[in-house]
Amino acid sequence: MAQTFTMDDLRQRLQARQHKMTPQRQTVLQVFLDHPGEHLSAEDVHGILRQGKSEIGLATVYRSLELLSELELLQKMEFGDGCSRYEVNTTDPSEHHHHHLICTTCGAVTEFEDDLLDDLEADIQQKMGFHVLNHQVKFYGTCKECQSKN
Amino acid sequence: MAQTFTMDDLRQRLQARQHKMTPQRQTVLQVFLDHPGEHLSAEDVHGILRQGKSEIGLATVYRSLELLSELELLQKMEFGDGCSRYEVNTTDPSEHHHHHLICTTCGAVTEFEDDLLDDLEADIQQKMGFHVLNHQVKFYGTCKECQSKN
DNA sequence: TTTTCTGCAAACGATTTGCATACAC
DNA sequence: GTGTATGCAAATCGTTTGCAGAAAA
Repeated sequence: MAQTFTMDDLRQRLQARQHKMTPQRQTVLQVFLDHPGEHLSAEDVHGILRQGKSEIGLATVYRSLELLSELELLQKMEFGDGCSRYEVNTTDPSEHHHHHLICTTCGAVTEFEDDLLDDLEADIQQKMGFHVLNHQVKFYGTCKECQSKN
Repeated sequence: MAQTFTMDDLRQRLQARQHKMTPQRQTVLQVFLDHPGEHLSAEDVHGILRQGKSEIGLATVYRSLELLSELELLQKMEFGDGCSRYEVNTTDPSEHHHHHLICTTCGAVTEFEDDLLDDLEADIQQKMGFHVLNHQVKFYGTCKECQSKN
């Protein structure tokens, strides 16, 4: 089951670092809880919050995204479209290994679950003495839809 | 054996797209041939060329890097340090699968050869109907040296 | 009441672009 | 000659920062 974070997780992690719980930080996290599986940029989040009634400064969005990433509630990633994007850092270990399939024709980003990389990480540990904490895997190619259009 | 590109490959691929062979494009490619295994940014390339006798504008470096990537002589990548980096797109299939190990402590980027991903790509093709053309794999963690320092 | 946070606007750094000139073909 | 490429400087765009006022603890 996809299990995710609560505002209480946020509160606890903020306290542990002597940061304050603020409405802005809560609403930024909430945006991600409301948009599972999406890869939102700072501008995206800002736009979504503005469309709702929440007033928030863009700089605050940037600062919140960075903080939430440090608290490991979000994960930062780059898809090469010129801006950083974020997604909820799921707490479910079975979802740990989801990779991104990026269609170079239409730009769609979909996900793919896999656990093959556990072996690979063990291999890296053994051969290189490198301790893997996290990884990012991106496959570039052509999605089903774009293939059938040609 | 690591086999790489020649200036003749460059000439051919430029002609195929009705682009012109210029000294600037040659020297940019040459920088990468002279620095195998490095991940150079536009500023890096510009600096290296300036240190040699070659005068070249930074904008031209950017334009050349993009063109060389389109010609699949270079590969563009992001390591999250705020700028795009490039490396030679080796022609050797056995080197196709080299992943990047990024130490989050000292920032060192090393490489790791592997062919496990062939299976994974086949799996993606079959289950998702997504045709994989390329991939980028980054492992974040702590390198051997940084581990022993703690 | 003390410290951290927010919002704004200005600063920033990487990358792109417009345009006149120079060069490859 | 013709069309593409270059170099420069200005423009752009995502992101960061300084600072005064606002809010959490």
